[in-house]
Amino acid sequence: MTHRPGEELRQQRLEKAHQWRQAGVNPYPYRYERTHHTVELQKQYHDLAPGGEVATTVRVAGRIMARRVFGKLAFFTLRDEHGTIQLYLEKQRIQAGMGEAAFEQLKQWTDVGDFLGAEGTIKRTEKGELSVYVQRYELLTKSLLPLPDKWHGLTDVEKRYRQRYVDLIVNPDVRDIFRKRAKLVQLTRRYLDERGFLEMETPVLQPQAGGAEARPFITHHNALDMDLYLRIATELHLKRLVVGGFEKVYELGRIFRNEGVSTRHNPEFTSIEVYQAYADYTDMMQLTEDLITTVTQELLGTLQLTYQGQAIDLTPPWRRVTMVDLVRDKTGWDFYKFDTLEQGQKAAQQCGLINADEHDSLGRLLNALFEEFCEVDLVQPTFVLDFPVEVSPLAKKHRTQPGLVERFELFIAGRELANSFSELTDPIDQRERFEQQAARRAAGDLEAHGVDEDFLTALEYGMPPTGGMGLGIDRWVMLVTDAASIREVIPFPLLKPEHG
RNA sequence: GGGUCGGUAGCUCAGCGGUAGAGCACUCGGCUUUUAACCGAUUGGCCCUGGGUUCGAUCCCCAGCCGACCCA
Repeated sequence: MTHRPGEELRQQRLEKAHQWRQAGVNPYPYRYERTHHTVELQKQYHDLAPGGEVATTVRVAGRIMARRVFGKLAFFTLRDEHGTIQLYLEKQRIQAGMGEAAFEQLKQWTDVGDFLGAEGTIKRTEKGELSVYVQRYELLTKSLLPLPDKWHGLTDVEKRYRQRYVDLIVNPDVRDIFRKRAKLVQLTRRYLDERGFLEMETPVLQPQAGGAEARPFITHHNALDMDLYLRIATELHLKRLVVGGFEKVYELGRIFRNEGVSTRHNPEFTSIEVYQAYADYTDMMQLTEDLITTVTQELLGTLQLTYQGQAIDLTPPWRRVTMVDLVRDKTGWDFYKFDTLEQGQKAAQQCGLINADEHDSLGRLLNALFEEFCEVDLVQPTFVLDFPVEVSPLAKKHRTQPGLVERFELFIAGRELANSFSELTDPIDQRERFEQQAARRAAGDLEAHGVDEDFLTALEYGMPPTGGMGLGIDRWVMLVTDAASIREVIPFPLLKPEHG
């Protein structure tokens, strides 16, 4: 009956659980009253000298991470969420506290991986290890499966993601990443809350997905018998709230995009979008810079980062440069210089842009040249300003530059981290933009917007001038944790099922 | 989607056309100052899946599955 690999090891532990039961001990009890976390004890008795003892009784609980067992003495390393402490388990003392069988049961029927509660006094051993000198213990959970090698740990990336719980048990760095992630999200919320922004929750399930250029996931509502889309952005609903009179709103939440997986893309990821009435994209630049530097400083205590071996300095103010200037300086291709699309295509081709003739406007050419040649250079934080109108259907036209919109993207470490506009508030202009998108969609562009009539209606009631900004939380976490892959900062990244 | 690399014991990894290997873990014995405890003895395998080539395939070939990285 052992088709499962490792079944023998599991059976041994099942047998031990059985033995506990036979001895009248429930191997899965209900609670344990502890008096201290291990870090508290480590801190409190930091100065206790080797050999020193303190008579105070303490109770700790955690997972057994190592066992060093002798004939009449054992040392366990017990770990709770933030630290470890050694259990000093002496036969004589445990027998005195619990009875004749207790020490042998502990030796025979516990394993690395089990949860244990222990009560005892404090003692620093001769070798200098702070320990709980145990009088009584309680098995809190019998673990049935063996943990990975205590020295090499779990390194197989596939197993780490598939069984993240094991990864977390064994690899402390992984726990740190998710602590930092939680803290970053918390600090971000606090930053915005303190400045009067209201956190909103808009629909995930939508009859029509909009607010970004991306393919949505489709799902189905049975009772209503209708297809619904998972949101690809929170933008259009947050703007409806601005129409409704909320002047500062944000939403921090999950977004779903039906696209490939890579070190920078997971089909579901977390974004934050912020909207502020009576503001434009220059205000949003200020906000973005201040938000990121404030939170990062609080999180890491510094603005000097190392990301994948490159030094990154987040000290403000950050560089601001237009897309037109970047492309001209890098490639010589000057957006303002061309009279016809053909001229632009030919010049772009000469700059080395492949398939230049597939881009059907000077604006899209500009964007393509930027993405192809300029993004990778933007290691230090850089606001890239003023995007072509063709690739920015939700942004207000630039107040002075024809063909462009008031939009920026923030780049750090060669990657887009944030995206922001002076939001388009003119309903007639917005309708035209949607219709241009719809035409592209009809021509086969699956990432193009449809026309969102209800959003247009909202704009017709009137939306104040508004600045909006969206920021990729996962990429920000990658940056502050020096993670090479987005999967490292997502607890349970999407993987295909193991067998077909 | 294309390319490269990988999948062997619970974990980390060797191996090679001819009975499947190590370290750690596990099990058993010994041990009251260990912290990768130690000493001794064992146990543990659909070598990712399916086809082929071959007297014989974990190994070579083909196809697939899953993953990593790079590219689009």
